Amino acid sequence: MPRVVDKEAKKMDILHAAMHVFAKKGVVKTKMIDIASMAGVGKGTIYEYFRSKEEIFISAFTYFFRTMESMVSDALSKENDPLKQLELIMTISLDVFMHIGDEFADIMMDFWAEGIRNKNNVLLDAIDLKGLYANYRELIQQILKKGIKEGVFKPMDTESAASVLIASFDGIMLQWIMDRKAVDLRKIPNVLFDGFIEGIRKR
Amino acid sequence: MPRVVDKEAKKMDILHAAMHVFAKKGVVKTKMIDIASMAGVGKGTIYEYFRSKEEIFISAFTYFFRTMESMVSDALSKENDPLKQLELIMTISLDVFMHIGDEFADIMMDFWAEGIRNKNNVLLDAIDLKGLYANYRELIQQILKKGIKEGVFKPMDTESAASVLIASFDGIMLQWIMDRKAVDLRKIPNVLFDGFIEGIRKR
Amino acid sequence: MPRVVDKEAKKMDILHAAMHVFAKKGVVKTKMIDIASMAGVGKGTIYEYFRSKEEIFISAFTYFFRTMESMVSDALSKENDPLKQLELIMTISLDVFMHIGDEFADIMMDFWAEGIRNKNNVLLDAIDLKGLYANYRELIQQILKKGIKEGVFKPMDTESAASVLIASFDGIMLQWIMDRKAVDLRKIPNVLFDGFIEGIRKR
Amino acid sequence: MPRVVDKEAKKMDILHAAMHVFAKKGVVKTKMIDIASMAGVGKGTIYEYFRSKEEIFISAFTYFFRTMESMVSDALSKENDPLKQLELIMTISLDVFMHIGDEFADIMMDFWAEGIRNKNNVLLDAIDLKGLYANYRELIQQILKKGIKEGVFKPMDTESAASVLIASFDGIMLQWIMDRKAVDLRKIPNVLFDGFIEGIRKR
DNA sequence: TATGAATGAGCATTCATTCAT
DNA sequence: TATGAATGAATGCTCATTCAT
Repeated sequence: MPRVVDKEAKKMDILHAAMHVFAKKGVVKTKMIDIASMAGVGKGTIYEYFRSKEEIFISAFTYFFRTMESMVSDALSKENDPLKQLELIMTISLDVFMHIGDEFADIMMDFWAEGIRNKNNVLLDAIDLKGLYANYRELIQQILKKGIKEGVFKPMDTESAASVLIASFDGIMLQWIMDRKAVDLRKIPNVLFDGFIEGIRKR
Repeated sequence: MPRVVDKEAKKMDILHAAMHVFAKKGVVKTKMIDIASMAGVGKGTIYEYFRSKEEIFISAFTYFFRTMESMVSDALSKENDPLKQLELIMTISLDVFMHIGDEFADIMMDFWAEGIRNKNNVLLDAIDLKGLYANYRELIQQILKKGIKEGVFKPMDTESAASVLIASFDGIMLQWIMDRKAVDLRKIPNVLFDGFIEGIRKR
Repeated sequence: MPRVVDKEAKKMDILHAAMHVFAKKGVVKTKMIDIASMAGVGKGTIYEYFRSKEEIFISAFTYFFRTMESMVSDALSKENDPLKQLELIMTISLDVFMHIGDEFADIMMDFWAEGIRNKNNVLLDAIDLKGLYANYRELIQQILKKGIKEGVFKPMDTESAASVLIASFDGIMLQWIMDRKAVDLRKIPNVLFDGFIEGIRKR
Repeated sequence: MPRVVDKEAKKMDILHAAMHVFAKKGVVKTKMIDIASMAGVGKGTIYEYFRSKEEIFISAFTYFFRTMESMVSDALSKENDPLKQLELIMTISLDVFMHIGDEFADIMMDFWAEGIRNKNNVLLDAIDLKGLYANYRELIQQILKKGIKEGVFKPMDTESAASVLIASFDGIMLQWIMDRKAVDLRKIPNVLFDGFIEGIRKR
């Protein structure tokens, strides 16, 4: 079925083109014609592959987070030490961001913004940012609980701690997106560990 | 002899109405007529007080951050212990957020999004999110440095640590905005302290 | 009745202010607030003296042509020679134009444009440009006929000749309005006489 | 594979529709929807062919004067006698006007009005009425000078005379536009000649 | 009487989507 | 299947006019 492969490939081409333009101009300011030009197809052609601009956005959103999720879980499965797992999550997520960095990071804002705006929108449950974060928190909570059971971590409110860990990461991304020079992403994992894991208080 | 009006007060009324609608629908999807309805005035009246929709947005942005900044610096000036100061910043910022909470917090996403999207826009330097964050990082860095000098904190990369502290806070807000039930804001200060200050690693 | 005089005077003040602004910006681009500012009164005050912007325009129009008409007929009544009368009409009209010149001449375009646009508009018969010109042609035709009877002018199609004489004048004004430097208005009466009256053909 | 259209032809269709409406209602009062209706297309379609209402106006303006200019210069090139050339210019210009007459003549007022209103507007130099008239005056001046050299015309101030000749024509048009019945355009060339060329004074 | 605050009809323009070819 | 010509709903903003004071 070579035709099917072709269709799928072209759809991905358009999706990638869309993500490029989304990242550069923001979702709202991106026009269908921009996406068409970037993809090197006609305006009408896009509608052979996507029902609407919104569907393109949702696809981009989903694609982005699926990629990140699968990379993280792949890496985690090869490691058993809770401390190392925590470190892995941070390192890999940062890697993904730095890799797609100057290209796609800005799009995160629109993902967040739309995800939040749609948080009560049942129709757009394709953008289930809430659920995605719940999963992510659950994953980290499991690691923390395991670490506590194994005596690696102190007893703690694992739910809140998971939130804070994810928060640290998201917040760092936020600052980096705002001002690339303000944050040195390569230093962050160390700081998070020397800080969060060991504590910054002297004793 | 014409109608006597407190123009300043009415401007604030319209601004608050605008913030309500911005928070509910997002800045882009908010129409001037929505703001007018919410403020209980005619469409044209808005333009007696603001030059454009963009000016309303910038005013909202400025109003929001000025309020937060002044509350934080007021509180800090009454406290000298670096550890306490750090705690104060977190507590007060959280308070502000919880206070304006269900009302205005959602608007943060648009502030972030617009601030970021305009990061290279000289004309919109009224929205200097980059600068605001730089100030904020500097403030926290000073506290950390003072704490290190006073022997309260371990030596550390204060710049990155400041970023991470702010990040934790912003990231928590992000999760809370997405899903009010997912994060219990009242627990966060403790977790941040038991975590970040003391470290989560058992020893 | 001093109040009546006051009202009338203020109405004229506003009318003059309006004509100034009309001349400078064109009727369509002139805003009521511009007229109010120029007249040094409040926006609402204008409506105490004029029913609408349109009424101001019609008043300006009428005022302008009444002034010109009365000046011309005053002058004509003191002269009996058809040749001199023709010359007088040209000279006086030019004088009026040069006098109000840089100030009001541009407004002629709007008078013409609106007068023409309203040529089939029964309601706006206040702007009876058609009638004004018919009168004007009639006046000149009488002079020509008198001149023919007195043997000063050749026999001719006086109706068309009257049109052409008025046309020469209007057309010159048109060019002068377009480009002040392109036409030397002081030379025109001579040229019109050395030309039109005597003919440009050598013999 | 999309709809095949002669874009140039359709653009002219829209332009002609626009000129019709401009002529009937005046440029300012003409709405884009009026043009669209007259052209039998959707409002948006106009913007596929013209960038703005202003561009349509400029196109109409240019189209109109280009047509007239080329007709005049075509005719002149076939004639060498200055007297005949002068007559030709009048006759042809009148022909053009009578031809487009009831249809488009009214639009001249807006051409004049806009051309004048924009006389200091650098951006709208597409509407260089001043320049157009300068060219026209120059053309006629050359004919007059040639006529004088050849002994056909008396010595005269050729510059002013050229102005007056053009003026006669424009002014006649003006009256005709105002009141079709007031001027018999077919008689005008004769009158202009029996008058302007030979002089109306008896001797 | 004088004022300017309030108003909303009106309009140029944009752009996602449709559909004839 | 691919295209872009055609479309009109949607919206920010202007400004003549009204009217409470």
